Amino acid sequence: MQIYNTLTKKKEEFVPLNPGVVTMYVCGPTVYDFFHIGNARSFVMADIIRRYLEYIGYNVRYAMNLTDIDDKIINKANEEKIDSNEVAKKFTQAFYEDIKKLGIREANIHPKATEHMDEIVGLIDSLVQKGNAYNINGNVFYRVESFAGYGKLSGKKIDELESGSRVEVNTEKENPFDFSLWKKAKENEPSWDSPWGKGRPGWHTECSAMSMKHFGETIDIHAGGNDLIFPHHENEIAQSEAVTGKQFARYWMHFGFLNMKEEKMSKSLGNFFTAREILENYSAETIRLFFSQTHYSGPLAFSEDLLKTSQSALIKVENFVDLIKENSATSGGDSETTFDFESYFRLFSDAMDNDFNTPQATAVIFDFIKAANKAINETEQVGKNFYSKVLEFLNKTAQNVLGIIDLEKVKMQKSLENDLVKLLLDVRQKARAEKNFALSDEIRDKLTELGIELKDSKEGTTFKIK
RNA sequence: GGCGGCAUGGCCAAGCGGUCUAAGGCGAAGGUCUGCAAAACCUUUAUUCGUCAGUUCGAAUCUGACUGCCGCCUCCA
Repeated sequence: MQIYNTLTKKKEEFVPLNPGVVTMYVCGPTVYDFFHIGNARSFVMADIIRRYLEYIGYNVRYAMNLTDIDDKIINKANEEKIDSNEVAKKFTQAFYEDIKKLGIREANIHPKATEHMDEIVGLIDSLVQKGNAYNINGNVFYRVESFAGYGKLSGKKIDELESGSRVEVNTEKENPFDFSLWKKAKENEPSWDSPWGKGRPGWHTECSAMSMKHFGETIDIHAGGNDLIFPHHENEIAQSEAVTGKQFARYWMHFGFLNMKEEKMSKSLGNFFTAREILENYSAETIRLFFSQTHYSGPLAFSEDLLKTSQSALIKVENFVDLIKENSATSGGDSETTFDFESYFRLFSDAMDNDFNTPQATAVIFDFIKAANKAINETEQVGKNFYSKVLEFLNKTAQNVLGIIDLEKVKMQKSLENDLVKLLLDVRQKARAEKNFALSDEIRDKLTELGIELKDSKEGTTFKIK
């Protein structure tokens, strides 16, 4: 299993610190708004990575943090004239709802900054003790120069940063790139006690503190969006490793952006759709297939047309599942079908083992469907065992790892509707027998208008409610 | 200015030195089925991989230059 590691800029063989167990920490959202479909991409891809690691037998300990105290939350609270707590609570709730709708599996833990103040303060205190941080009037800054490895993740050098910097120079700091660990409370701001007075944690501290608290000083995988490489993840490394002297995370993974017309989708640019909005019109499976068809590390252009493309592709998979389920219900016995299921499992693993190559993996699913269709068409007697193996393959790969299909959900229809449609089909069949095509077509057209699609075949007419 | 990424068919997108006259999806065209349809299924759809050099027996894949995009350096998945 190979993973591209941002730290070494290479694909590396993945070997967890402790055999059989993988600790994985993913940077989650700041809960000041609904998350957008670009955020959703990271969350979904992280979910697929987690699921695949479980698929190959690892016990994955998975955390995604929620930043629930931050400038943005405070600003939002001021705008809406409510308590910042309320803001965080509301969007935390929304976050849980949305990731559930996206089919994202529950994390083992969603650590929150406000629930880890002791650890955060403790971490900052250690940094101050060790000389990696300094307190100026209740603001504590990290002394960037004190950490030799600063820049090792992002490839940036402190002296080179200066040239293009547009950071407002804070004269209090020793170095303009020193970053805030603890922010002194302003009036009417939520605050916590600390050795430096009332305040709240700065941007990056929570992730270090929480990751170490829950998973120990060194974790296996730390992941997040591309834009977190610098400064967020760089700073996490500086904070954590300065304190522990140990490697903070062994594999750093970063997700490419979702772009709107060549431009990064982001809240600050205002060019975004919330995941919620998209979920109103598209299923989680469609969205997940859409994401899976591009490698997680590259950019992905978002448009509704592209999403529709994935929707069409998914219909193909669902039709196939329909067919398999129908056939499976009516067939019996074993068949002699020679079909190499193992090779498809292997191809799927090969793809995923190569730095989670989901586009390749989805291609394997489509190849599998084509080959299985062919086998069915070319075989006289297809037995039940074949169909159940097909379903097993899809269950293990497309459903459990990629989450692009829900085998249970396909073909769930209400019985009353079914009975009524069947009644109409009987009438139509009589009309057809009498060659009264005007009437039979009228029935068909009206049903089509209602979203009920008819399919005539030798065995009779079947239908599908769209 | 510094650092990083990308450029493959009408569109999206794999590919990591030979099996590439390049996977898969969408779209399109033809076929099977049908009273006609629709749906489904089957088949076809890049001798070519931004441009120009180079390395190599061999390059979409490595190197260099060039062109064009994008991101980070500032809160951001």
